[in-house]
Amino acid sequence: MPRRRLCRSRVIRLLHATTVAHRVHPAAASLLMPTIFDVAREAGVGIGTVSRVLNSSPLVSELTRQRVLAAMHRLQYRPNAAARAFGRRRTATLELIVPLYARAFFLDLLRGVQHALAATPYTLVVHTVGSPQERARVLNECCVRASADGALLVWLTPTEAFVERVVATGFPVVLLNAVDARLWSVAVDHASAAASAVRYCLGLGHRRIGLVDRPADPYDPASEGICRRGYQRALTAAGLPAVPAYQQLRELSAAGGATAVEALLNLPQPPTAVVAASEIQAVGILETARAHGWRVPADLSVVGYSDSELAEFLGLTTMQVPLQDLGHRATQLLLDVLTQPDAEPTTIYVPTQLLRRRTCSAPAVP
Amino acid sequence: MPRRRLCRSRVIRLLHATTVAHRVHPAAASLLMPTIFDVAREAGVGIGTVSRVLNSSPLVSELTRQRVLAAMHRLQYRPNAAARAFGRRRTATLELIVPLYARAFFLDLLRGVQHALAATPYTLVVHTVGSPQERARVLNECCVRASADGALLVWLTPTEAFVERVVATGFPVVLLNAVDARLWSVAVDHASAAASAVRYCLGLGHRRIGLVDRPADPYDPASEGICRRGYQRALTAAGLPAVPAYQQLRELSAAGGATAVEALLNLPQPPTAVVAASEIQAVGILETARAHGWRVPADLSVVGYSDSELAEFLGLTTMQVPLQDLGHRATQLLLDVLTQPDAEPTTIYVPTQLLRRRTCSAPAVP
DNA sequence: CTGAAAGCGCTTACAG
DNA sequence: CTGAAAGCGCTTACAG
Repeated sequence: MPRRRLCRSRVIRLLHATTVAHRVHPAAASLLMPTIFDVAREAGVGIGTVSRVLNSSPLVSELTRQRVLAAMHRLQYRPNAAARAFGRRRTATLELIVPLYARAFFLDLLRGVQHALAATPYTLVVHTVGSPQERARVLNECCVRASADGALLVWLTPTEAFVERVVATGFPVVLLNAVDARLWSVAVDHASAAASAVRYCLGLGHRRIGLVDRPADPYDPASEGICRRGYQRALTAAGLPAVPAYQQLRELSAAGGATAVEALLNLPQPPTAVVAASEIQAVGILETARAHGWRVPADLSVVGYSDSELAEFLGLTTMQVPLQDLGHRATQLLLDVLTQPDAEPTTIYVPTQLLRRRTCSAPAVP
Repeated sequence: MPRRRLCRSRVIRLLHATTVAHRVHPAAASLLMPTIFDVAREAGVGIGTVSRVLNSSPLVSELTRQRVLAAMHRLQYRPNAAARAFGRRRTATLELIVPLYARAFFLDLLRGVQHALAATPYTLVVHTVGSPQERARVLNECCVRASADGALLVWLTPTEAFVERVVATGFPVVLLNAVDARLWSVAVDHASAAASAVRYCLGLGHRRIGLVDRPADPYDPASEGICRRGYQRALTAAGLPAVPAYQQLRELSAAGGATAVEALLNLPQPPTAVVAASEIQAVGILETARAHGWRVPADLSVVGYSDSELAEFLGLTTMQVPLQDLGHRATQLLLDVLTQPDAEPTTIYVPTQLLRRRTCSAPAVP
């Protein structure tokens, strides 16, 4: 028996006549849902007009619009998202690709992304990446036909194959905290951030300043020693040497911070201040310094990197990375690129800001 | 001019003849992409056969399958996701709805969800909810026609309107850490968890045990004082009174834990152990106890709730909530419900486990 | 095992 | 401003 619209609409009548009491199988349910045809008949117009109402086209008289809306309401009509995506060749979804180690910042970032999306019809598909193979797999499936309209790659260097494909197809992609000249990027200027943290310590009178830097993120080789350049730049500008022993590259964890600060404080000339490249390392530093009887900030000033409720509770002075704002900006940029796909890609740098709290002071022993 | 397939395939030939050098407008790009028709012609078969290969149907001879696969490869064919979703009336996407305050556990949960999805063709759409209005809006748009095949609601009590609609349509929904008899649920037995934390303290010899409980989550009224019942049950079972002053209901933050422990330790008969309903409150307790010169665990034993790298670093003894496992199970359950939509909803309780570390011991002064 | 064809529910020129 | 109709790219009975 050929499926016919007449059939379905009869079932709908039935459905509205009787009270829906029993659970319906999804496939069956789909057959019972009213379509644009049912709405058109109910309103006494053509399907084109219904579609125009659906898409807020100005090519509909107010009277007709009201009639159609009323019909939709009566039938409890809901447009079929898949059919719309197919018909208009746009899915109204964006992909977000994010590595699993993004623990500390993911939710803030996501908040910014969703905030930027709130006023739009866009929906967000999230892919997490937990290994290099997975990155390759996800990027290979990303930005293919009609899966999404654009993609946001967060804290992740894309594979070369991905970049080439995206450039060739013109698929809209924005990188967040990664830079590729061929793609749009929103980036944090980590070097500047580190430099201003160091300058702040210098301003307080510190001359021996340590750095606890982070190793390479698994999918972002460029992130290794991300603060080193800024650290060295600031010291050089102040006429001070950048002592290698003061620069610790440690695991991105509280334990990493702990090991680093122990190494620093056991030096013959221990630093009086230390700049950490992450908040979690800073927490390890705070905890360990205290366990060894070093007072913070009297004996050791500590500057963290990025912020959280915990950092605030601990009174950690820190370089604030505007995560939510980053997410918002990158998403807004992606939305812009969606409407003007031919513009030349650029990189936007987002500034960080020092949050002065209680873990820094002038050195007790200069 | 009517659009015709012949047109498009000619363009494809062109595309393959010349080298693709210039960026193409998405709309134009979509016109250039090979379809199932192009593959069929290239392989010398019908489109039905190509479709069968695409869907791993057994109704294709191995030889034909190879020919079709080769043709796909030659044309760099990618199936159009939107067209598939439309044609088969399933989207191969699942929705995840999660409140924004889910900071601590969201990423672990997501990891479990993605892990369960890794071997499937399903893709994940994430909606975050930041306010009651937003919850209503998101739930209203969720589980409507062809937007997704199912939904996972995390740490969130659904609105009544949502439950009714979902029950009426039979749309597959699983709740995680929320219970509704009309829907499938995966839940943490918080009362049991709290009870075993208390029993652990009792076993160490504590007789005065405090509780720092959490307020209601914004979208889950049932979460207020979530550990209280188990706490009281365990004390009663041990023949001890549940002293009201020992039960603090405080903000879910380090500051909340701090205030609570100050109140507890200033009591004429301060508790020798305290069970916290969250990790972040436990951190506040640890920090504040230390600031007041109370040694942990000698003067005060502390049990936290849920785990993290920080908790491990601090040596926090805690009730571990298997977040990743929760995410995995709920997702697996949703996938099961997808295939057998007529089964009766049930609730699965997932047990927690005590992680013994360094913040608990027998009381110094019993 | 395979092909021809109808159908999925919209959008969008096109003609009025 | 509106309707009739073609088209989006697949899936899936149906007939062989």
